[in-house]
Amino acid sequence: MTDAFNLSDFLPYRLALISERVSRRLEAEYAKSHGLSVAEWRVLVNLRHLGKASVRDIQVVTNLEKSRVSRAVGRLEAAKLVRKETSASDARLVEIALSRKGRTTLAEIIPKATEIEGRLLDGLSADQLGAFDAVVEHLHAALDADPEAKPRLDTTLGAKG
Amino acid sequence: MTDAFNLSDFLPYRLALISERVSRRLEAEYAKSHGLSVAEWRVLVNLRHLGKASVRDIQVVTNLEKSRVSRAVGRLEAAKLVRKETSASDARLVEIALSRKGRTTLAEIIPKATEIEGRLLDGLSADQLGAFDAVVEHLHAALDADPEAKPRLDTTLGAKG
DNA sequence: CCCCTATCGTTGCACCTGCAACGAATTATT
DNA sequence: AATAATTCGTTGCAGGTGCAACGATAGGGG
Repeated sequence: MTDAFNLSDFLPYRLALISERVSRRLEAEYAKSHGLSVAEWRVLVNLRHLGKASVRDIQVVTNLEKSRVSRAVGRLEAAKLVRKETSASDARLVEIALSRKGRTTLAEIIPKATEIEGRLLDGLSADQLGAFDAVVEHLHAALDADPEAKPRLDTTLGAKG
Repeated sequence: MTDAFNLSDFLPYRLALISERVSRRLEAEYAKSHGLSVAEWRVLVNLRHLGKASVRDIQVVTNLEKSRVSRAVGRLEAAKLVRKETSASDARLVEIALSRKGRTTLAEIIPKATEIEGRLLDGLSADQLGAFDAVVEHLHAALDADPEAKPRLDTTLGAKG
């Protein structure tokens, strides 16, 4: 067992490798054009649908640590891509919303991101994609069942279950 | 196009999510028992096969930045899990090798890692796994063909080929 | 033998991150 | 109404990372 262990075949390693590689390819795109990090990109994209959102809202949807969201929002605000103000109804909350500049920035980046994704997926059959999705979901399910694993926040399929 | 964009379905996001979740689960295991980071773990595992290796050797096999390897090795040396000495034949090179303690540490961790991986994969059919592998390889190939993407170092299938 | 170039590993720097602790604000309890 | 418990977002801190620059060493060409 121990002697046969090979990192190249090890699932966590393979996932990390392909994920990082894809991520870097994408980051090269929107970092170069607009200086965005992954965290900022995730926040920005989700704000499109959310309208006004709190840090907590964003945290759930983006699967990012709340301090990471807080700082990403801070940077986005400094870059004038989002506006941030304290909620009138609950002073603990912050209302974050896209600025016009943020919207135009997204309008530039999203097509590029979609195109890159398209190139990556080009040539894969529906069956392959379906199988891939099934495996990923299986992994998530296995982690959900593991008390040692951190729970996933947003399944986009109903948080309550 | 732009309006339909949904992060939850975006491949890079999904990859990052599952990869990070798996990675954290694993890290919880070997960080708790031996205080190892991902980088250190990768270095350690590869040293099992390499015997004596230089930083560059490790860099290729682990797909880690050379400074990251250098620092991981430094930490491993401080923890007495590896020995490090300058090569006699080429003073630029460093010869890194597992210590006895490093070997016993690996002997403890690898079974746990394998077990966790087993639980993650348990219940998946050979067909599903094959399809998954095919998709991952397809993604790598697509990135290989993309001049903007960073080349992959170790394919374990012949670097020159 | 000397210079020029390439390789190797380390390090300074700026940045990002996770975690825990914190203050402010709200809600629940009595 | 007063106090306790909870929620929200920020921040201090320690640590990891990528990148570029660097010193040291080795090899190649004249």
